[in-house]
Amino acid sequence: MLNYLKENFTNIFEDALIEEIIEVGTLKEVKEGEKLIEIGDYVRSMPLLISGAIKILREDEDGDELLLYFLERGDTCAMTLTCCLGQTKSEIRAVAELDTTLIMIPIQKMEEWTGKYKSWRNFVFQSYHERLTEMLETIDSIAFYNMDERLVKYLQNKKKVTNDSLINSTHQEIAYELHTSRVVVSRLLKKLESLGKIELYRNSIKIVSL
Amino acid sequence: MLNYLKENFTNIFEDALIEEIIEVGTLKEVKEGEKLIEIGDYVRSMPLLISGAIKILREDEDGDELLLYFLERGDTCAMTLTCCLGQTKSEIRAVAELDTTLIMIPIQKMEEWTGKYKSWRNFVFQSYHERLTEMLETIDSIAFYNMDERLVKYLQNKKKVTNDSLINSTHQEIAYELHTSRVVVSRLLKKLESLGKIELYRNSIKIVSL
DNA sequence: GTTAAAGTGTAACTTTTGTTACTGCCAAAC
DNA sequence: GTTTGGCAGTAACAAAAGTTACACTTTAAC
Repeated sequence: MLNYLKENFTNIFEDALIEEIIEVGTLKEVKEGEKLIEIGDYVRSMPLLISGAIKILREDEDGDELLLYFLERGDTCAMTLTCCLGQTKSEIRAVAELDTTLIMIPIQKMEEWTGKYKSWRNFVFQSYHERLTEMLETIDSIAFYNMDERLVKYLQNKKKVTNDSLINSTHQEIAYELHTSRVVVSRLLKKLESLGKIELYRNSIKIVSL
Repeated sequence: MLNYLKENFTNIFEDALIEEIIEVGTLKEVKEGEKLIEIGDYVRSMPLLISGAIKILREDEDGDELLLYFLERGDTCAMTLTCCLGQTKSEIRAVAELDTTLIMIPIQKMEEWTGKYKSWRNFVFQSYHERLTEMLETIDSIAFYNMDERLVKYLQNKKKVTNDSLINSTHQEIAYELHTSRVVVSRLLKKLESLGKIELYRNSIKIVSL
C-alpha cells in the first residue's frame, strides 16, 4: 500500500498523513463490472483510486441510466465525501469500468483529517472542484449537444479512460449510458462508420479517427 | 451585520467565527437583474447570502444560457469556493434573481478558517453537498424529462424562490433559462393555460395549481 | 447439429422539439 | 394621436429523437 500511495499521492499528501492512511486504510480490488455503490446505500468508507476506472451513473424513475463521469487514478468520489459527512444516502451508482484497485478509508477519519492536515483539505477541495467541473461538462453535453455529438464525446472519453481505441461495448450498453435507445445508437454509429471514423464489429467498436 | 449573521447563521457558526466574519466581511446589496459573476472572471471573495436569491447560469458556445439552480438565504456559492482555492476562472454566471443582500468574505480567510473552525468546515461541506444535489436535479430534468415537464418544474421553482405565484417573466426570458425557443415556451404555456393550471398575462404568469 | 439468445442493420412511422414567418396587441416614446 | 418596439399567438414546416417491427448473423447452450 505504501508503494501505491507514494506512486499516486506523493506531493499531494504529507508524510504523516500517508502513514495514517496506511494504518487505517484497507486495500480493495474490484473486477470490471462489479458494483461498488448502489443508489440508496449508506456509505461507510471513502475510496482513493490507485488504478483502473470507475463509472458514476444516475438513474431515472424507470430504472434507466445515465453516465455522469469516470473516476480515474488519483481521484476520489465527491458524492461519497458528502454522503459520509451528511449521513445521507447515495444519489448515484458506482460501477467498475475496468479492474480497479482502491484504498478504502473509514469515514471517521475524514472529519479528523480535514482539521489536521492541510494537504488532505486541499485534496478534498480539489476533488470537489474536479467533480463539479465534470458535472458541468455532463450538463453541457446533454443540454447543448445533439445525440450524434454526445456519442462522439462518449467514444472519445471511453478511449481515454480505457487507454484503448478498441471499445468493447454493445450498442445496447452505449444506449443505456447515454440514456437513449439501441436503434438510435446503431443508426448514428453506422453514420460514423460510413464517414470512416470508426469500424464496427460484433461487441466492439474500433476508433479510427475521432 | 451582526444581526444578519445571528438571524441566518447562528447554530451554524461558532461565536468566535461570527466575530471574525464581522471583522473582515463587507455587506453588499445587489438589485434584481444585477450581474455578480461572469464566466471567465477570477473570483476574489466569497458570498454568504443573507436575503434574496441568486440564479446560477451556464452558457453554450453561442452565448445561450441554461439555468442551473438558485441560491437562497443561508447558501453560499460552491463554484466560488473551488475557484478561490484553485485560482481558476469562473465556469458560471451569477445574476441576482431578486434584490439581494450578501456578506462578502475575502478569499484569504477561506483557507485559514477551514483549518481553524469546525463549524466553517461543516458549512463548506454542507454547501458542496447541496450544490452537487442541485446539479443532479438539473441533470435529471434535462436528461429524463420532456420540455413540458421541465417548464412546470421551472414555474414551481420560480414560485418557491420568489415566494409569489405571479411570475414576472416574458416567454423569451423563460426560453433562455430553459435553453429552448420562445415559440416552444408559448406553445406549452398555452397548453397549461387551457388545462386551467396557469393564467397568462402580458409579462407575467399566474400560477393557479401546478 | 440444433436451438436459443443476443447483437446488429434497417425501414417505416410517431412524437417531440426547433424554426420561420406572419399576425395582432399593448405600452412607452415622440 | 401616431409611431415604434417588444410581446404573444399560431400555422406550417423541418429536424432530431424515439418506437415498433422484422430480418439476419453470431455465439453460446443443449
